[in-house]
Amino acid sequence: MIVTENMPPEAVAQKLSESGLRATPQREIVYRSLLTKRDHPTAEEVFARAKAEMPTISLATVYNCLETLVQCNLIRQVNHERGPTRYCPNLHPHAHFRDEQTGTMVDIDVPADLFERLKALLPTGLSASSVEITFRGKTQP
Amino acid sequence: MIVTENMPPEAVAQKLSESGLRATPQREIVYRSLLTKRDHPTAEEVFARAKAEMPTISLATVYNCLETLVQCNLIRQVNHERGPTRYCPNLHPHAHFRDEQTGTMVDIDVPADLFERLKALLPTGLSASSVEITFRGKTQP
DNA sequence: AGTGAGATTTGGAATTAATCTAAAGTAGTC
DNA sequence: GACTACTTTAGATTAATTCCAAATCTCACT
Ligand SMILES: [Mn+2]
Ligand SMILES: [Mn+2]
Ligand SMILES: [Zn+2]
Ligand SMILES: [Zn+2]
Repeated sequence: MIVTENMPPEAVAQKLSESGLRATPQREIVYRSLLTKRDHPTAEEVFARAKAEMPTISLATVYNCLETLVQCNLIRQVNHERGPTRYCPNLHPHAHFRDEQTGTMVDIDVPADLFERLKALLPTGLSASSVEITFRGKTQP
Repeated sequence: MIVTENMPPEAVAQKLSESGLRATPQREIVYRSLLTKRDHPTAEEVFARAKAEMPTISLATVYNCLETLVQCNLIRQVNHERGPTRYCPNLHPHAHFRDEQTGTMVDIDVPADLFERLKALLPTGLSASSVEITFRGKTQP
């Protein structure tokens, strides 16, 4: 099964158990916190959102859940320079634009053929399993 | 002056003083350590190389010198996921390929028109000052 | 329903890369 | 030769993340 769309909330349980993992409340809350506000929150920001729904959740658990969801291909990690890792539930191949002033990060659609052209730049002997494209700049005032 | 080529070693002193900075032995050694072996070393690796030439140099100084050289546009920082920052003396616009097994990073030339096509993907209101392209994958065995 | 095995969560300690701090060293200027 | 600003240095500190070991939970099986 090739994932082409964000999981509907109820499919998360299935995707997890496909990987032999349990659909715990913590994992579902963490995943929903990414879906409901599709910015690219850091683990700390996810922690804050998750605590609103489950005040007893711990930061370690948020890190564990995020890692689990990444492993199951339900979400992606996004890094920019040395900033804290951010998390993205958009599974389409896409690029990121980061506003230098605010630090906010938005998705940029990239046509598949552009990804192909990029991969075609690699000399023989190198094969890419992924390509990351990140823009840095400013948003119109 | 638009920088299009790596500085020849003697031009570094000039570029530094243009910025009102001194061309110290530490700064020149750090810069040369990037030129002589054009992998993309981490600060720790630069430190090791620099110590071979100047056993008294400190890690803090290596960090300071690298930051200074970045500020002067003599070198670039390159990040990949959460790994330590790497440094690159290649000032041409280019992409990076990182071998997942070994962690080594090599430069990939990217034609200017591809960078242009990428920038053209941005919706109006967003303007990019830089674009980063990073491939992750494996090198033929 | 009760038990046991394994998975999961949790708080706190540990790690790592990088930055900060403040003292000591250097170099160009008067 | 003293003044000054710049630079280097060792060590302390920070920030994000990972590790750890104990507590909790879940599920399968009796
Ligand atoms: Mn979609
Ligand atoms: Mn060249
Ligand atoms: Zn995204
Ligand atoms: Zn490079």
